Amino acid sequence: MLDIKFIRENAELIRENCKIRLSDVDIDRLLLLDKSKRELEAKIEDLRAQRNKVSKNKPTPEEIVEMKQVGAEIAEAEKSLLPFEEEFTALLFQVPNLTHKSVKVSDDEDDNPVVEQKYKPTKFEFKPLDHVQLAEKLDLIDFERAAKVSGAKFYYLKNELAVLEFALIQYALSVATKHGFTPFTTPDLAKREILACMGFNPRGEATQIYNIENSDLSLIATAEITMGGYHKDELFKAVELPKKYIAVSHCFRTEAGSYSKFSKGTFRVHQFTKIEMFQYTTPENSEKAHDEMLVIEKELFDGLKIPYRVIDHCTADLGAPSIRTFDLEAWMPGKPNKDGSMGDWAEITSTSNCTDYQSRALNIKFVDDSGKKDFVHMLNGTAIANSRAIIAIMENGQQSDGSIQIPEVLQKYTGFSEIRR
RNA sequence: GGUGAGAUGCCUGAGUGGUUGAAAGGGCCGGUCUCGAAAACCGGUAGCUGCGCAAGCGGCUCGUGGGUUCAAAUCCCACUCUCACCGCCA
Repeated sequence: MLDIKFIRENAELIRENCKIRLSDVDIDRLLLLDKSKRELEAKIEDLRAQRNKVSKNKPTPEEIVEMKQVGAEIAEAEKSLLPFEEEFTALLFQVPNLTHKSVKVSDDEDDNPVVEQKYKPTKFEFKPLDHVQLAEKLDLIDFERAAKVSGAKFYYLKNELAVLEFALIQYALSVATKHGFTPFTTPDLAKREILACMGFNPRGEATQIYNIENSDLSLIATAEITMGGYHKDELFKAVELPKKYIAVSHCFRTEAGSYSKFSKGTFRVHQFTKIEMFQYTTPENSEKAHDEMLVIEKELFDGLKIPYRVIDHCTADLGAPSIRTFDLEAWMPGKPNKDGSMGDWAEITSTSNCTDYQSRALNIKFVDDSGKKDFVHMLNGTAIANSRAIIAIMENGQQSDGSIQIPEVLQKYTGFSEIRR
């Protein structure tokens, strides 16, 4: 969330920012609630001060009667404050983060500038198959039985592909560790409160979040949630930063309202395994950290020899907590292009700088040498999302004889160099 | 899942209704002493927040949320977490 003081003092800027990010939060309403809330709070504080002063020493019977009255007034004022607070908080959490000055302003969520493309789409001497066809021929994924057991958009990986999942984890961990990231596995469930602080809305119609019935827990949509909550209510010394983490978790998404989007095979599923980078930095270093994570993402996919390009999210496509997001889009030969031909670029990783948007809600600060405190910056970046990485590996690695070539960097973890029947 | 004990400031730990936002010790910071250091001694040492240029004045915070009361760290209720033992289990 943003600082209400900042919103108050920069209302015009905030309104403009909401507009370019296609957010319809009612800032005027928010400011009105803020004003009413503060007035009521001031009143309550005055009444409390009055009562505290009298009650500090043993009051006379007359004073007790008087304070009873004051107590009733306090209770009444507190009661009238409640609805303001509730609506205020709900609105405040909806206000999106500020926007990095380099981000393209656009109202079209597909209008994301390509900022780097050094690879060309994979060329085939034959008609390539998509990963679903490949999986079927080579007996690598079972969608049918997954549907029987768990429903649509679930899958079993089997044979070499099940092994590949673990190879990807080890590969991602080894590369990130080399860059100073500390490896983690995390809980796959987290408290709703943490999700909300991280900018995920567990409620609402279009929520991506699975909630656990009769509990305050949700299935996490990404390890960003558990790694961001990790340092809740903590205070760092500036020299302790950055904290660089690489975390393995399962990710769960309802995919409510995503019917029109490309969803073949394992591209858009309810559950997948993801290895996620996360950083806590000082404000002055967050941009550098963001660049670093993008570099690592590129290194990972360079290593896998997957063609990719880098896009810079435009304002329409930016998630609320982020001021800037870069995606790696891998070439997927089996994904139909808009013009009807086969093969297209598709999102495979994503890295965001969320500045102090999450740390403010989670109360995560650092103190510098002069004793000054400030909120840390928090950033996340996909190392590898397995369900999508396997698509790219299968579709780009397929050979004319029907086999699939395994990227060399994975072979020491898989123990095999190709998948062949 | 059951039973019992517990949760207080940076740490240990006292505190069962009224100048207790909190004893004491430790740590840390400053000072005296010393060539310097240690020891000893003296002093200081919570966070968040509202108003204010400031000095300062207020509010909130003793696991969390409610309740009782003029007044709650202290009494009551619920929950969470920690520890021990039992049960179950990978």
